[in-house]
Amino acid sequence: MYLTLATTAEADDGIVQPDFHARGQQTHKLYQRVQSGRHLFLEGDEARHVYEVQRGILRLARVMENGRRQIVAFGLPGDVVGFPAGDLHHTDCDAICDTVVLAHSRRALENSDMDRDLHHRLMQAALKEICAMQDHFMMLSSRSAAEKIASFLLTLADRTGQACGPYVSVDLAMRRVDIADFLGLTTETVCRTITQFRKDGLIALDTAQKVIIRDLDALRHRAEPA
Amino acid sequence: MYLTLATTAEADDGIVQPDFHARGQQTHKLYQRVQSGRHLFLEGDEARHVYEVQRGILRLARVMENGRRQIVAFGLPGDVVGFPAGDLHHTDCDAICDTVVLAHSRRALENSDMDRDLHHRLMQAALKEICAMQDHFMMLSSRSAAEKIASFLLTLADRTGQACGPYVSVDLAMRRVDIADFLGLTTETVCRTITQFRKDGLIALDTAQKVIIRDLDALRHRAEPA
DNA sequence: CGCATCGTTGATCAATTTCAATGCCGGTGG
DNA sequence: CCACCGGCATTGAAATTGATCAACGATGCG
Repeated sequence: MYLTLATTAEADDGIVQPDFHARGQQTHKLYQRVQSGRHLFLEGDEARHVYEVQRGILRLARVMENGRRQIVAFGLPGDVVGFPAGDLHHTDCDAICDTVVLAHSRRALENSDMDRDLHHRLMQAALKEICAMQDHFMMLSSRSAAEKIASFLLTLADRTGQACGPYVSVDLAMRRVDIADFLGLTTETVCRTITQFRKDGLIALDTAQKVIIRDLDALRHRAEPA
Repeated sequence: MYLTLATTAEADDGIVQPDFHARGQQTHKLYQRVQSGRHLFLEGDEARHVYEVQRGILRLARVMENGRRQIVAFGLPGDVVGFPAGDLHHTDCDAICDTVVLAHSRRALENSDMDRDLHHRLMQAALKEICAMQDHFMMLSSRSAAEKIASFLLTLADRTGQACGPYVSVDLAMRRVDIADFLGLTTETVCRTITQFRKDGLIALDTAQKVIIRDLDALRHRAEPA
């Protein structure tokens, strides 16, 4: 169905960079390359690490037996993903483009003994994640497709947008079907809505993956109910 | 719109029970009654505590300027709610029935010095919360209303259901509009779907708030896409 | 008893899903 | 070099679903 020939990232060449904490306690920072399509972990895997995204984008998804999929989050640079519940991961995680993560031992999250700063930072990241998921709820609960897509584009622009003359350029690295599964829509509806935004002059598409936001205010207006 | 004459719980008679931790460090456990309709905190309030639900049900909601509301979570007994992002609460929280919470200082969450066990327990609760929100996503992303409601009833049955002869009895303490705002539906659709389940013999309604699940397997089947 | 709030049901309508076809592009192999 | 193929994106037309608007019933409370 959405099968991306997933091979594990374990096979990748990880860049190990042992690092010594200020207090002199050794922590292991494992920089890891994840090629596009490779997965970092799958639902049910034992959670050994949490991952701080450095570059690229991760995709966190839950898949039901019947094949339906919900994108739980996109892991953008700066995000920490892979928070465990119990000992296991509860989502699949793969890279939608070449990605670099910094792997932190799960113990660093659960135990403050090793590295107090890191522990605190990871915990704050978990709390931020809760807040981000609440934002995601607001997007999902929007009644209309246009509101969802507009909100999504704005969030993405805010997180990863590049100034582009007077406009903002956004890289839509994820596939349409990913956006659809993130927002609870179908691929077709995502396409049509984006097309409509284009026809209305709110955005321009260079390629399908390259969006130029031409009228930020108008787009913000579309993100709100009529 | 959904104005429940909200008066603050601060006015309530809290039951203060100072408690001494095993290690001899003093922690303050503040048992607090929250009457139905009273709020514990509002979005934007400074987050001083996180709350462990002992009895009753809390309602966590985000409200947009335009009045639309998303129920972010229901706080059932055993849940910890009110995880802050930054220094502030990012949801409103009120009780949908008389509720008792145990308030923990936010410092207990962020700092392990005071009480290591408590700190760890609260952090695990935050991680569990992330997982629960992912479950909520699956519910929201269901394409059909029947799937959402069936999933919701099953989750509630799992958390709070009472064996009732061969059946399971569930207390739907929340209003229909709460369920609707939780699942991204309208009140009318919630009603109609529940009625349909009743007509199909999956459930029986004693009162509007009292559901008897008569055919658990059939209900599970409805929670999946056709 | 009357009012207010909540729950239920009905009819209509707009929106999205669904099904189907076509276009687009990069990669691959002859 | 070019034709073909596969995956993804886009567009069209039809069908379905849930939202909306409206009315009515039930329940609890002063």
